[in-house]
Amino acid sequence: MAKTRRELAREEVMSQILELGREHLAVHGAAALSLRAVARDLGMVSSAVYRYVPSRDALLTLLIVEAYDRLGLVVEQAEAKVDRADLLDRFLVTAHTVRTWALTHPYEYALIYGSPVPGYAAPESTIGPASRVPVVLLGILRDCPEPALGRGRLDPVVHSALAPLATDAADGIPETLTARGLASWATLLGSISLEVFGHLTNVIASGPKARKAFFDHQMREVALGLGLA
Amino acid sequence: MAKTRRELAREEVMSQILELGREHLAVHGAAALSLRAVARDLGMVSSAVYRYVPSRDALLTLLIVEAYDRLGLVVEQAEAKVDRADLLDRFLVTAHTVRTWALTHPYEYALIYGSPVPGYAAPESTIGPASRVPVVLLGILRDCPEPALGRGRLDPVVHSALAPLATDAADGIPETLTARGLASWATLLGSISLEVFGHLTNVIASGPKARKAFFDHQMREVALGLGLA
DNA sequence: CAATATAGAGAGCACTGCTCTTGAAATGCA
DNA sequence: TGCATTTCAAGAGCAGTGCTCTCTATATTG
Repeated sequence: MAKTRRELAREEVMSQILELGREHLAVHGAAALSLRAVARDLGMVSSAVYRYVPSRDALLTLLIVEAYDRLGLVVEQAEAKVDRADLLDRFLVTAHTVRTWALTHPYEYALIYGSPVPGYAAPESTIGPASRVPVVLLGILRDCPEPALGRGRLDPVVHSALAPLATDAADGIPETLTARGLASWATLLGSISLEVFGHLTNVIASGPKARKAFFDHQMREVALGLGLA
Repeated sequence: MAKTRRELAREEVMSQILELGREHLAVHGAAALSLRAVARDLGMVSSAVYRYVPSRDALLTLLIVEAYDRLGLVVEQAEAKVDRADLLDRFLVTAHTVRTWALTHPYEYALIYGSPVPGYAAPESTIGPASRVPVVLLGILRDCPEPALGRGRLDPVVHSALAPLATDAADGIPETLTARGLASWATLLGSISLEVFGHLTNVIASGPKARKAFFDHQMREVALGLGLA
């Protein structure tokens, strides 16, 4: 599989484009991401980068995938280090890892969990990376010893609404628990979004310690509702 | 208080700018909101609108305030119609009203609860309108007959983290309940954001009926956790 | 070596936010 | 009422954007 000199150069330039794009995104935000600016930083003329990336939105999509993957990776690694039997800690570590990543990469977080980009249409390529964190959470639920919670039945309409998840990624998990897991995911993202997007001003004390302690408290309550204790 | 002809004209033009801005926002999204475009629709040259609005971001801020106010109004009106003693229904009506508004005004919703606009710094003028919905929710909590939940004590760090809210808008509500209320708010916004921003694909069946039923189920569980039953 | 495919440069179009200047109209004051 | 002042809208212009097209130098392939 000898790569020609041109192919190597192409890969090199491509990864530079992604790297510079990620930097611009991290520093100035998605709205300010300019193909011409990355071209300048690359020492290229703007029209040349169109040989590599078909449009600005396409570059943004690549960066979305990258963001999902980076977040997914750090979460997977952090959660894997926890004792498998300690369900509570597995959940808390997962939650805190997502939050910490969001606070240190606010623009990347906004890109994937905030408002979708204007001409957005989440392409196939994002669904895999996007589900890495949810998969970790479902893994925790799967290890639950099926307590009191597991036995209930869902309303038929709710049951069939949940079918796509229940028959796929959440296979083998009691559906009442799956539903609660989804609510927990909403609480997790909602809490982080409130904080990252500035909706906790005059609500929660602004110090990092206070913010973290409050988030921890919220997540412990969520874990309690999930039966992880 | 006789208004001069010029003052009247100014108010008229100003409200037209807001109206057209809101339309553009609703149709094409915040990223596509262009001062020049609203100037065109207004039959004006672009530089003329700068007599009324200092910048594009300023117009966006005005639209943010308007969006908060419109959402706040419909929620207040809907919740006010419910029997005061029926706490569960007051909560459910509030939640569903927010969700319905978000689904029918996705760009406005994204503007206020999605990623903040690039050069954003929530000005004083937004904090009042932004708190209308939370105030409605706190009103429901305030009418709770203080069940088992109300008596607990919070960890000191969590207690002081919660101080800004607890000593102001949530005055008179047991702090454990206030904390859970905030988590409920996060779940509410998180669930709606997941749906509006397209994160429920392949998770919850895509029909409006299924989506609504699932949201209703989630909110009933939240209400249960809040002790509204 | 010759034919082809590709990378990059350059010019150009239509659009954006925003500033500055210029002429016209409405206003306040004597 | 008549005049000075304030305000409005228009026009031109600057710097930036996404994107397309053409052209040349180079790398690859037959």
